[in-house]
Amino acid sequence: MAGLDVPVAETSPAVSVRLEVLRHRADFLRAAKAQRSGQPAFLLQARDRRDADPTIRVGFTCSKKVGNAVQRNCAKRRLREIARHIIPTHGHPGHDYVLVGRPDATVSRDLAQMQLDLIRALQKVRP
RNA sequence: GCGGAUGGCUGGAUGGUCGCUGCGUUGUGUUUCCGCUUUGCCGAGACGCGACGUAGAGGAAAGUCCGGACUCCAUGAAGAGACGGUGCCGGGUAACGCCCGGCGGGGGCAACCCCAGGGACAGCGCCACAGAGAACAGACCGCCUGACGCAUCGCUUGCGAUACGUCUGGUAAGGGUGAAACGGUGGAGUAAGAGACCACCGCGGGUCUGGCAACAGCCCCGGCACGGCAAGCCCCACCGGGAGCAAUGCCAAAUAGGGACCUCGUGGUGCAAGCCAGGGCGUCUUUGGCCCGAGACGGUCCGGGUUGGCAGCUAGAGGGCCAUGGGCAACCAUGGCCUGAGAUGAAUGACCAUCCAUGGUCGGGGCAACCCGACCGGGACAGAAUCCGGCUUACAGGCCGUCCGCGCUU
RNA sequence: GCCGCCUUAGCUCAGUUGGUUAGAGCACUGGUUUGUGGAACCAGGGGUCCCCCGUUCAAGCCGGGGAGGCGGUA
Repeated sequence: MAGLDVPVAETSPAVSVRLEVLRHRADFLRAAKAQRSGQPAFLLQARDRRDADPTIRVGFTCSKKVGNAVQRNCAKRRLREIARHIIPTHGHPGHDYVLVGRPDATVSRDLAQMQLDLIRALQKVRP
């Protein structure tokens, strides 16, 4: 962890955009129809809302394929953890992002690697 | 020491950095309302953003298999029926299909474990195949008596013995079939045999004794008659209205402003109220009640729309510990102290370090068990969803206690 | 979360009061026919009756527990 240079701490979001959590089913369905980028430990879906609000919204979801309730909860916590560090600095204002968990990998993959994965995924879905 | 039985507890620890949700206090922004010393202040509420404090998953939170609390719907009362469930006896409990104690049966050397364990004389039904015979059964091979025929042998020439065949009768000991064959073993008895008889065991019935009871024991009688299946129908006893917090109530938005039913053919008399008769209110009976012109109102259901928010929502048959008393125990009573998750795409965490338990490799010490050091791996099952009481299922390990058998020592 | 339903051959389904060998169609394999293929005809193989325990002489069927799948519900 110490050797990896993850650009998280130093770029504290001074002009931070606020982060909101997606809570409604319709938002998830809209995001699923937009851009996507698969990564080893998760799948990123991204959608430009095309409204004036610059708020970035993030949702997390895990199907039953991920595992039992403990594994699903754990996967969502890890996805929240990387999103909390990466999305405010690397995300695009006015977008909705959805992170989808994958079986085994979301729980077992190294967290620093997953943060790098997320940065790469965010660059891929850039419009 | 080894092997086993059983009861209970626990379910990694500490620290650091960054975060989540509820509650409390507080700061600040927007907005609404009230008052006015009237255009900005006080107070209250809602929403948003912070600060500080505090709390925050389980023994199974799981499966959803039982029992309740609670909410809504239905319901006049009593009885019967139907349907579903439970099933040795007694106790505990709010209740239970749960728990405790006892009884009976089975397993184990034992500690101990397992059992849906009422009724087969209330009735119906089933018992395949095999076998002679399978449910108040039956006689295949056998065994035995008698008659006749035939063969052989013996001789006292018309009898005896033996073998075979046919017929008549007796028998159920033995063989064989089956899951099961109408008591078992031994004796006595007989032509051969048989509970026909005797002893013991089993079975059935009865008196007495002990026990609240299930049941047990002694004695007497019967003399084998009375097979199994009720987790087949059933009988008996007891219990049970239905649905479930996504219940239910409210607000907002959106869609529709629709359809069906309650309201079905009542009659006589009377101006009417009413009375009489008839019918209806979805199992039946008794008894009571309500309704029976049309429309409206209202109610229920269907169809259509919304998948937002608030309440329900966490203090209750609460839980834990201790003491005293009652009880073999489950548990109960009294007193004291401590404790208290409420999320809703669903919080209670992520990462790192050290320690602890544990596995592997290497090195050193030691006769050995083992000890020390280094490195690597690595944390069981599993996540509250209205709340309790149980049951069942999953589970790395660790700790404490009680008991039994064997071995050793004394 | 709550409430229901289902599990039999590779697939879709039957299976009576528990009874002797668990069947049907499609699919598969081999053969006949044909110049070849299809179709047709003939023959054949293939089953942990989802799993475990129990009741019974005997379980796909009866009882209990578990696993997996499907549906409904604001």
